[in-house]
This record gives sequence, structure tokens and C-alpha cells, in this order.
Amino acid sequence: MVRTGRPRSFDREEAIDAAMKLFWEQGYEPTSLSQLREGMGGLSSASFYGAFESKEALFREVVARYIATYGQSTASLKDDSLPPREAIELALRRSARMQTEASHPPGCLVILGSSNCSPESRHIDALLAEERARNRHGIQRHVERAVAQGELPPGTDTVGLAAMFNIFLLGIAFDVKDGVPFRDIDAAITALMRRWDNPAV
Amino acid sequence: MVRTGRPRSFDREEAIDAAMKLFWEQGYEPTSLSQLREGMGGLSSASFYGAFESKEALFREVVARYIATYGQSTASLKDDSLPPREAIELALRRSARMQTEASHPPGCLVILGSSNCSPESRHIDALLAEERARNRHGIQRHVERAVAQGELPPGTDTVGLAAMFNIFLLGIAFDVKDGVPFRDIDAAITALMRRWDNPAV
DNA sequence: GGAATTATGGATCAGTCGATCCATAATTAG
DNA sequence: CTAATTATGGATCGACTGATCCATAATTCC
Repeated sequence: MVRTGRPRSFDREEAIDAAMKLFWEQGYEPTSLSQLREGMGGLSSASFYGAFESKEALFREVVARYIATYGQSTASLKDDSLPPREAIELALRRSARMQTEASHPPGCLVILGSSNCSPESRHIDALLAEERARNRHGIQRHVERAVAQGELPPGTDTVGLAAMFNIFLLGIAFDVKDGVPFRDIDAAITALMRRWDNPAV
Repeated sequence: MVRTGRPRSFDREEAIDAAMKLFWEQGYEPTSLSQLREGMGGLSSASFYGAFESKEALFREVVARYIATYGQSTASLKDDSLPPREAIELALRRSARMQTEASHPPGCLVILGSSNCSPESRHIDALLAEERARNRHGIQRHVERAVAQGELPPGTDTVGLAAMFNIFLLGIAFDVKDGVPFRDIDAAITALMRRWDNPAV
């Protein structure tokens, strides 16, 4: 089914990718429309609003695409077929690897994308907060599975241990943004995972 | 020595405190002058610029005061007279406690204050990044001291272990902002500190 | 009492914000 | 071909941004 009307003169997907890089680098509010239009290929205002409903709608599309691509580095947190320890370690290592890739801004859009916002765009941050909550709950579930399967001793403080991994996962984004290199973060993960193997409750 | 001229009609210190809460809550860029003036007691534009040089100068004062007060929760990281393990644990526990206090916005200004910013205010983030670097280096030093003193085994990956604690410290701020209660974070610290006692290299 | 100094209220500045409008261009449907 | 549909360039919108200006008010110095 071919669409009628004048064809779009730019690639909508590429434009979204360009917008993602900008939002990733600067966050939602500090990224201006003129900056976006420029970075998306020099779109006119009319072209922008013709293809995307608003800055907010574009951001939602960007977030959806981010989660479907880069965000999959934490996919193991939602996969209960994996051994719990492996699921958590995989999420940490893949996140560290992804966030330090040179092909895009450092850090994680889901964590850093709206970490500063005025009251008017609080609902924008809620979008990302949902995804963070999903990761948090995934970690919690894996830790509980580990206890249920006897991989961690009964009586383990699952809330504390899960919070530990989640806090660490969040911290990676900031550490990467501060310029700490991949090898240091990867070494930190190695150090952290040893905690799993400490049998003490 | 009494100053000549018409006296200021508001308390400059209280005004800075009010500004701190706003920057703390929303970050540097999303906090507008009109919001600041309103929150600082309904200052006129002239009064604001008379007492403070600019938004940026005010932010610098706010950061300095924050570091001198709330930021002292990580003071132990700079104190080499403390046992290394205690210094790190203290910084983590005090940070978690401070950041979850109900008397001010959640999280940490030094970590969250300019996590989103456009290129024009990149130098503002550098201010906070310096302080974060000081904390990072403090952790590193304590870990190295622990190895030197035999508290941690020789051959310990000090870079990895230090990065682990630093990433965790950064993550606390975000976890708090996401609404995770103090007791969970405190339990996470307990879980993390057990890693220190695991003798394996 | 001036004179000097500092602060205030309130208007105002140029620039940018996100967003809309309209005439025109480019395409498909019939 | 014409009609319908969609996109584009470019002007423009009102609101807000951080910041400045000026006349006036309130204080100290002498």
C-alpha cells in the first residue's frame, strides 16, 4: 500500500537515531527543538511537527527505540530461564560494555535521560522510572529465585542484596559519564560478583 | 565595621538555602530565575542580581555550601586517620542517611545537580565532577591503604574494588531519587560491605 | 542637615523556547 | 488532465529565558 502525497525528504528512522544521541547526551529538557531539528538533518519546524507530534512525542519514540535496542543489555533481568547469578552478572557486564561504546554518548538514557527536570516534565521522567522499576524488580526476582533454588543460603537478606545490585547498576551510568574506563568498571563487577559467592547470610 | 547604604530586606543565607533546595530538586538548568526568585522569598530581579551576580554565581555558592554541610557525609573519604574499611562504610551509611532525610529533596546535589546539561553549561557540571573525583580518589586511597596495612590481601585488585565502592556510592543518589527507602539502601550497604570481608583476591 | 552608598520595585531588554500557520511543492488516485 | 493528499520553507506566535536599567527608598558618614 503506497501512501499518497508528497514524500518525506528525510529518513524518519535516521532522524530518530540522531535525536536519541542528543537526548542521550544532554537529557530531555536541555535539548532544544532547534538543536534537534539541526541534528536530525536540518529539518524545518514544519517538517519536524509534520513527522513528530511534539518534542515529548519524539522523546517517547526515542525511549521506546532505546529500550528495544541499547536497553536490551539488561534483558537478562527479565529472563527467568537463566541461572540467577548469571542473569545479574550478564546485565551488569553488558550494560558496562554498551554504555562505554564510543559510537554513542556515554552512560544510559534510561537513567540519565531526565534526571534533571522541572515540575512540568515530571511525567516524562515517570516514563523512564517505569523501566528502571522493571530492572529493579527483575533483580529482586532473580535474587529470590537464587534463594529458592538453594544457590544462596536460606535467610539471605534478599532485599538488601537485590538493592545492592540495583544501586550498582544505576551507579554504572554515572561512573561511565564521569569518564571511568570500561576495564575499571568491568573489574568492579568482578569484585562485586564475588559478594554472591560469599556464603555468609 | 557597619556597612553603609540601604540594608538588604531579606536574609542572604536563607535565600541561598532556598535556592539549594530548588537546584537539588530539579538540577541547574531546569531551575529558572523566576522560580528561584520566588522560592528565595519573592525577590525582585534587581534584588537578586544585586545580591548574587548571576544564576551561575549563585549555583557556585550553593554548591560550596552544600559541600560544606550535607556533603560532609562523605568526609571520611578524605580522612586517612580512619581505618580504611570504616572510612568507606561510614561514607556510604552517612550518605544514605543524609540523602533520605525528609527535610530536603532526595538524593545528592553533587551527583544529580547537573546530570543533564546542554553544551553551554558543561563547565557547571565540571564543578560537581571535581568533587565526585575527590570522593573517587578518596575511596581508591583507602582501598590501597587497606592493602598496604594488610587489612586486604596483597594482590587485591584495588582498582576494581575501589571502582565497586564508588559506583555504589553514585548509585545511592539515584536509588534514593527513585524512592527506595533508607532501610533497603542501608541493607544494601551491609550486603556490600561483606564483600570487604571476603578474603579471596 | 547633606552626601555617599546600597537596595528595591518595576519596566524592559534581546534571545530563545516549543509550537502553529500558510502558501507552495510533490506525489498518488481516478 | 484534475482532485486529493502529504511535506516543505519560512514567517510568525505568545511565553518565557537570564539579565539590565533607572528612578526611588533607606541607610551610614561627616
